[in-house]
Amino acid sequence: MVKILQLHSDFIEFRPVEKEIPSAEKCEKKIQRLEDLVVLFTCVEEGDTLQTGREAMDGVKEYLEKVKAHRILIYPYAHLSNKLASPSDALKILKEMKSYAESLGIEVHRAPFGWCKEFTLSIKGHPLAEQFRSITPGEKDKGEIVSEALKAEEKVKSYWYIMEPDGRLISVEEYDFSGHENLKKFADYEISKMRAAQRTPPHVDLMRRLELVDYEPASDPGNFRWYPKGRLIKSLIEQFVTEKVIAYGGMEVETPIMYDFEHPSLSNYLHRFPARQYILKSDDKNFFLRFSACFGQFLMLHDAQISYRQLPLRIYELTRYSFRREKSGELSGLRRLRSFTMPDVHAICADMKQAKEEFMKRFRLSIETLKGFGLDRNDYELAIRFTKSFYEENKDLIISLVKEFGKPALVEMWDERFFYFVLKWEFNFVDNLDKASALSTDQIDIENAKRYGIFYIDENGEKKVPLILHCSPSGAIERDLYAMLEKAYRDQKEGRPPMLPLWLSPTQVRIVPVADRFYAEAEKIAEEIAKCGVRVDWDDRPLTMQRKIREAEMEWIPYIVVIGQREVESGVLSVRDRRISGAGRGGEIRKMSLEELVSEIKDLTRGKPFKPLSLPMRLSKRPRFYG
RNA sequence: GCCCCGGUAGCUAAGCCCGGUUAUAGCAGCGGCCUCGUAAGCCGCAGGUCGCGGGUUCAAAUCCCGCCCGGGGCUCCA
Repeated sequence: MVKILQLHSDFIEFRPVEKEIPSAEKCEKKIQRLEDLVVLFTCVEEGDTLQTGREAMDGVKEYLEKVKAHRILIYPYAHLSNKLASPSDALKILKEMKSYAESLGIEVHRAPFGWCKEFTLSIKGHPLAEQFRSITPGEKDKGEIVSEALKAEEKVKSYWYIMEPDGRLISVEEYDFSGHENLKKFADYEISKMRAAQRTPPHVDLMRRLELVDYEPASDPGNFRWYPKGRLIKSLIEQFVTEKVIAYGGMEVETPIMYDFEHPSLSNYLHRFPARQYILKSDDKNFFLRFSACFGQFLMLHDAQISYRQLPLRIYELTRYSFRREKSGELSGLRRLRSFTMPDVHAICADMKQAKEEFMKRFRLSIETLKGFGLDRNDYELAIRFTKSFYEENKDLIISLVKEFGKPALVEMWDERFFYFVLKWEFNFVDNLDKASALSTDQIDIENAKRYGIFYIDENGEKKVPLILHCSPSGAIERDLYAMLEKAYRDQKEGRPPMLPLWLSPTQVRIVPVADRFYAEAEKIAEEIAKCGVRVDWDDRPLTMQRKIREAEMEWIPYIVVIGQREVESGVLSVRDRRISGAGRGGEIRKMSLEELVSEIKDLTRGKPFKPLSLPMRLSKRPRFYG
């Protein structure tokens, strides 16, 4: 049967390299480029006839009408079959396909037959863009669509389970989710994909209203601008994660954000995914923007001399930025971006035993990191994915992850390995639209050390290929903020005051003078608090006190201190604590000294980084960035 | 990428279906009054390429076509 992998493409470039068979067609060894076309990787098998070829083209014609394309490239591609037709028959049929297609009014190009060729291809993203067809002699094309066949591999089968902390594995269909509603939502999202109501994600309104982050229409979609308050928060999170990873043993490095497309270690890997990078042209070279820190770190480790004594070896970079050219339709606020900041820490491990120990350490590191954002185990769900054979040999590791987590986890088991890793876990946050996204993750990679030529020398002086663990203890920083904002929104909906963790609140204390004759006193108090390393500002605008309190509440400020006659006389502060009297609760006003207030804040933010807010301390001096 | 919804002042929206004076509000901004005790004080002023480009028409925010941006869905996620 004639087999055709048909790919609706933005462009293809190909160049004949050398003849593979004596009967190869004549042609020039020049690069050819075609744009906006359907590429037909075509393979002719034993028993195919000219008629089979024509029938195949009838199917192609139909397809072209559907996707509104009119140009095709017939590209002989022997790799789709193991019972090829003879070269002379195949060539005859391919030529017939061309002339028949031309008679149907299609613009037809044909790549030379019998050559080893190289090509670069950019595939369009729509659901019909990638299809596989086979046309059996004497039978009309039934329009059979075996999508996903791009990989020329059968899609791996996934089996879904829930694993209990005691290690019991229960199939998802039979699992009783009561008491685990969030896990149910997550499992549904992963397995079936449910529809969400059509609305803007709550965190998007919040990120703008709080003047943290915003879209930047002048950039590519999914690239954001950060206002001063947002930049402060992001910077604090970055610093926090970095400190955590360094304490764990990560060596912080920095690597380039762009790489040569043709670099030998990278190219074969990349050519499998040509559509998902940003591509940058400089002179006649093509560069891609990194989508993780893997390249830079692996290239660095390739050149390093590593002894077994130094293992496990941890290397870390906070990527500002990583780039992924996600399809436009799947971008969403801070949840899915095209450029994002992600901590990426790799561990080089001597063997599986060492890898397992390291894996558990990093699992705990990730839990600790998320805790810093006020996210505990009730706020996210664990997913573990592995191959069947890995599970059978390493049940103990998988079970101890779930046990450590202390809640049932979603399990995806593959019958064979398809990716470069054998085991992967993620913490997934489920948002107010019931969408799930991964935060922390770690993987055991058994492939890339070899691909990048990373070795260590063992105790016998022999070169050994290590295992590599890939971990992001927090996931993308932007996504952490997304999770915090979505959680705050949920708090608000359920009657709790929405707020950010104290250490991340841009303003921790707001001083509100009752009238302008108390401005001097307010400023003095603000300056005293600022000296103690607390982010404080004061409201010197000509507004009523009620109005100032309202606005401070809408900014989610944790402590609001009102200064008037009473405070000046007594020296005792009246503190409106958001947790008890804020967010419309109208509760008690706390009476405390300045020292008590400062030391409470210091206690509550212990162990977390501090940075001053870069905005002026007087509100009247601040521009409004949004709204 | 495809399908659906949206884009009107800095922000949030009305007007659009059914074309016709000077495009309408609220908030924010600016000016003034008010000097206030824990979630919105009062008055005034200014503010507009109606997302961009083209077309239809005597006349377009309004109708048609193309594009850009946002949201949702499909699909995908190394």
